[in-house]
Amino acid sequence: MVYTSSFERFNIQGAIFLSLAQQVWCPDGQIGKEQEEKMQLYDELVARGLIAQVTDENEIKELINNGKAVFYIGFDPTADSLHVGHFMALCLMKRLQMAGNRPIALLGGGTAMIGDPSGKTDMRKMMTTETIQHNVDCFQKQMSRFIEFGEGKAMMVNNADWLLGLNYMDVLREIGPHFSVNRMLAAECYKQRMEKGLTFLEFNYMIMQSFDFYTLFQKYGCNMQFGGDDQWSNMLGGTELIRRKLGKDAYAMTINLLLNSEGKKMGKTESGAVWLDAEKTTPYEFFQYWRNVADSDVIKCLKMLTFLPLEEIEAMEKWEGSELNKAKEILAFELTQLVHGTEEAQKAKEAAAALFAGGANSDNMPKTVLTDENFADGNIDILTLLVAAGMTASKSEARRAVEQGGVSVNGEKVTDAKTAYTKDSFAGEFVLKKGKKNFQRICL
RNA sequence: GGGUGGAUUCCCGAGUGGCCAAAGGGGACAGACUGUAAAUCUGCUGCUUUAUGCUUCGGUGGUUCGAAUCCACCUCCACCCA
Repeated sequence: MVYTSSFERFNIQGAIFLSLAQQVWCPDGQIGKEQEEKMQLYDELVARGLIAQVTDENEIKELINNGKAVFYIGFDPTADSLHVGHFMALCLMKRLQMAGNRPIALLGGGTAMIGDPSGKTDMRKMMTTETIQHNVDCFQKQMSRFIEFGEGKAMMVNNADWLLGLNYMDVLREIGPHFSVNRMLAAECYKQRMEKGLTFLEFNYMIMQSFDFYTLFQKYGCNMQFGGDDQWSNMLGGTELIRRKLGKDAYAMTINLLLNSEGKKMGKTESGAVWLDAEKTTPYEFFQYWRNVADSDVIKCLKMLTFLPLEEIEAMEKWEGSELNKAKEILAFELTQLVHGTEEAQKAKEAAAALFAGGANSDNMPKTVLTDENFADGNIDILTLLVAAGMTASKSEARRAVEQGGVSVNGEKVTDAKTAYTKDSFAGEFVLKKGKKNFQRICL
């Protein structure tokens, strides 16, 4: 079986999967020949810079290239929306599924009760069962827009189903002997915690994750686990447990974390993660996040996150200087399209064009509607306005922005913090700008 | 269980009775330069009705004209011993 994914587009929002026939780029109509030469899945993953570590390269290559893998990826419901990291995992899932492999999405309703200490400096706040359940529901909803679940397709399971009912003594006797504390402590993922302190609760996370793999292996013949590179130790725990308990081989493969050129995790902003939920991160914000990535990160992001053909991306690699801006726009559009659908992506793009290039259509820019309550004594001052529009967290902050010349209304700089506006000052609406990139359309 | 050292603003980290809204650095934000990039430089960084104003230094109570700083108790953390 040959993998031809690159040309396919899919869309989470409407779960519209365009058919291959419509999308395959086919020079001179030589479709058969093209397929012969098409890159195999594993090699494409390597070329995209996705693969970080594997347990057995040859075996894994053989399995996934030929659609023989039943693999799982775990998602701990630590928030009420998926984020970019999850998105990468889902894309991987998608790529593998398209090559005929069977995906299992594992929701960590059980493991979230513990909290994964891997690579973290501090212990996570313990989540209540209600929160976890709520998050599981949210994850489920978002995922099913993205991956096709059902008979013969992808499967979704929740490890709460088998972890919550475990008997402590049974677990200890059954799998306890197969884990060496010495070795666990030496694991890379605990390193940071060895300095700051690691609780027994979190120490058990690896064991639970290993137990998941062991369970899925037996229940569904799941022979492979994928995950972020920070999961490597945890995943090895599973393959080892399977070998020791069952004498069988299972495999693990990690994908590189999406790091920027400074080595920091991407997909984070000062106010938190970049969410896939439109309620938490609007399509416009989502678009802007990618539109603003550093030059040095664009190509990497295109390779790792989009489904654009590698040849196309490689062509962009030659772009220099401000030309790279085009690549950023493509990246932003592609990703917004994948996550929020073509229509939203188009809107976000238009809004950005209107704001930055002074284009026409401002309909799609983020807006704030003012009500009578905002007009005490018939007018509203600039500081209150900035806060009401959510552009500054406090009036003090707003004052600073004005004093430093960072605020403008309809293109005119506001210099006096005491400036106030009445309802009639504007014809229904105006554009408020703070700094270089923050715009709000203010409607009355 | 015993001992030692800790907990300061977004983060790291100074501060050991009034000069403390609290040094310095990082980050964030704003300005200049630019390409909605990076680097650099500048400003700024608790809140508000800008004032001899208000709220902050793990928590509670106390000493004092006055406490981040002193005392008591509590909570949490690290290290050493068991």
